[in-house]
Amino acid sequence: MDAIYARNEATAAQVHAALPDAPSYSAIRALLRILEDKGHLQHRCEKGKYIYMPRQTRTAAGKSALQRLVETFFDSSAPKAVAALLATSDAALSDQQLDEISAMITQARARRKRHERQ
Amino acid sequence: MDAIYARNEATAAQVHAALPDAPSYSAIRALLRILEDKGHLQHRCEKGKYIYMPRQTRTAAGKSALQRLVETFFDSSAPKAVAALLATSDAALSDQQLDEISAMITQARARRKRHERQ
DNA sequence: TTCAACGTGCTAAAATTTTAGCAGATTTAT
DNA sequence: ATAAATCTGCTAAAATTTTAGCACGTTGAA
Repeated sequence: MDAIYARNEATAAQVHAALPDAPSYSAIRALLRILEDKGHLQHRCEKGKYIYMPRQTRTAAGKSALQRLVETFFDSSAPKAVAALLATSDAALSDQQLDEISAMITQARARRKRHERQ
Repeated sequence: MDAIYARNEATAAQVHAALPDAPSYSAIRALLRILEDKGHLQHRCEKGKYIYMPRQTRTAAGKSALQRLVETFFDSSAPKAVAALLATSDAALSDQQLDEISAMITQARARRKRHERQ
C-alpha cells in the first residue's frame, strides 16, 4: 500500500521493485488482487497493463495514518511528534520550511482565538 | 506491533483486546511468537504470564515510522506533515501546545544558524 | 489445602498466502 | 507483418498463518 501511496499509482512490477525485501513477483500480483478484493485498491487498464491506485485519497490516508502514528508513538501529543520531526529532518529543514511551519502555527492560533471567542 | 508500542509492553490477551478487527486469541499468541522469532519482540515471564515488549525502543521506532510516513504521504516534506497535523488535531491543540511547537521552531532556527555560520 | 481460573506448550487441521510456470493477448520495435 | 518482450489469467503445489482444543503448571481465593 505504502509503495502505491508514495507513487499515487503503480503496476505490480513497480511495487515489486519498490519493496526492498519483497517476496516474488507472483506474490505481489496475488497480493494486489487481494487488496483489490478487500476494497483497498482499484485498477484501470492502460496499454494492456494494470495500474493500481488506492481507493482512499492519499490525503485522507495520510491524515489517518498520521493520527494513528501520533497515538501509537507520541502519546497522542502533536508537539511530541513535531519535536521528533524537527529532530530527524533537522539538517534538511530550510529556513523557508521553518517559516512555513511558523506561519501555520500563527494561523492555528488565530483560528483558535476565533473559536474560543464564541 | 502498534498495540505493543502504544503500551510499551503487553500480554497476548491485551494485544488481542486492543485490536478491533483481531483474529483469534490463538492467532495472536502464534503471531507474537513469530514476531519474537523474527527479532521484533522479546518477552519476559512475570507471574507465569508472558509479557512482550519491542526490541527497538519506542523512540527509535517512532522516529523511523514518522520518517517513512512523511516520505510516503507528504513527499518527504516536514511542513506538509505539520500542516496535516495541525489540521487534524486543530481543536485539540491548546495554546500551550502551539507555544511548545513555536519554541521548537525557534530552537531549530537557531541551531541552523549556528551550523551555517561554520 | 483445595479448587477454579487462567496462561502456556503443543498438536493437527483449516485457511490463506506465496510460489512457479504456462497459454494467450497486447504492445513495441524491426 | 513479424518477432520479441511483457503482462494477464489461470492453475496447482508449497509454505505460512490461523484456528481450535487439550494437558499441564501457576496463581489467587476460599
